[in-house]
Amino acid sequence: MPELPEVETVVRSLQSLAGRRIQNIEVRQRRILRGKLDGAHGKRIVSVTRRGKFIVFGLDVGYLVVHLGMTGKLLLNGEITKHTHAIFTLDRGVLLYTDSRQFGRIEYGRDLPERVQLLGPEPLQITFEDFHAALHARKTQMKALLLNQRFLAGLGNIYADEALFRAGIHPRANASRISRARSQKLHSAIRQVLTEAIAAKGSSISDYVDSEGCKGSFQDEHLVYQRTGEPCSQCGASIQRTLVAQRGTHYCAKCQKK
DNA sequence: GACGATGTTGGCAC
DNA sequence: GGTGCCAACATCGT
Repeated sequence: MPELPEVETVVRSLQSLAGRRIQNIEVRQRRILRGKLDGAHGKRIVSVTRRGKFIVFGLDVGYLVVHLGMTGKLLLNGEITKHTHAIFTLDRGVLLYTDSRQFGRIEYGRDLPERVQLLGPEPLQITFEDFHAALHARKTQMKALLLNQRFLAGLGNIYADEALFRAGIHPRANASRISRARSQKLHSAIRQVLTEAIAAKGSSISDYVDSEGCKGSFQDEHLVYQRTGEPCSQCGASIQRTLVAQRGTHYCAKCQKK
C-alpha cells in the first residue's frame, strides 16, 4: 500500500491520538517487531509524524516507529482479524496493526532508529539545486535512483513511474546524464504528483485504506502505473511495461527518452 | 492446482 | 558504488 502520500494520509488520520496513553500492547505475531516494544508501555503519545515512508509516534520518552511494508495498516477501532498482529490499547480507544503479508515492522527506541536517520531528504522539501546536485552525482538508472530511500525518502513504485512520465524521462536513463532542464522538470513533477496524491488521500490499488478505513482516489489519476497497453494520455502510443531494478515499470516509449 | 504478479526492504555475491 | 538475485508473506488473476 504505502508510499509517501498514503503514509502521509494515514498520519493525518492518526492526529487525534496526540495526548493518548498506551496502556497495553498485545503482540500476536512477533515477526513484525524489531526488538522489543516494552519501552513504549505506559508512555503518552505526544505527536504523530511522517519521515519518508515511516510513521513516527513521538512519545513522552522515545519513539514508536512503524513501517507499513506492502500491506500494513494502522486502524482505529477496526475489526480484529487473523492478520491483526499488534493491538495497542489506549486510555481511550484501540489502535490495531494489521498486515497480511507481514513485511511491515514496528520498533521502539529512545532515539530515532538509524534506518530513519539514514533516509535521504524529503521530496517535498529538497530544493532544486540540492536535488540536481545529488542526481548528477549518481550513475545509476533513474528509476532505481528514485526508489533509493537514501536518495529521496518516500517515493515507491507508483510515484516513481508517475513522476518520470510527467517529466518525460526514460526509467533507464542514466542519472548523471540528465540535463539541468530535465532535472528541473523532474523536481517539479515529483512535487506535483505527490501533492496531488496527498490531496486525493493516496492511491488504493488493492486494499489500501487510512486509519479510519477510507480509500484514496489517486489511482484514478495514474497516467502510466498499471496502465500497460492503454493509450498514453500525451501521445496515444501504448503504455509499456518492463522490469527496471527488478520492479515492474510502466512508461511511454515515445514520450520518455533516455 | 500452478504460476506470476503485487505497494517494500535487506542481505549477499560479484 | 552499483547491479542482480533472492528472501520474507498472503492474495489475486490467468
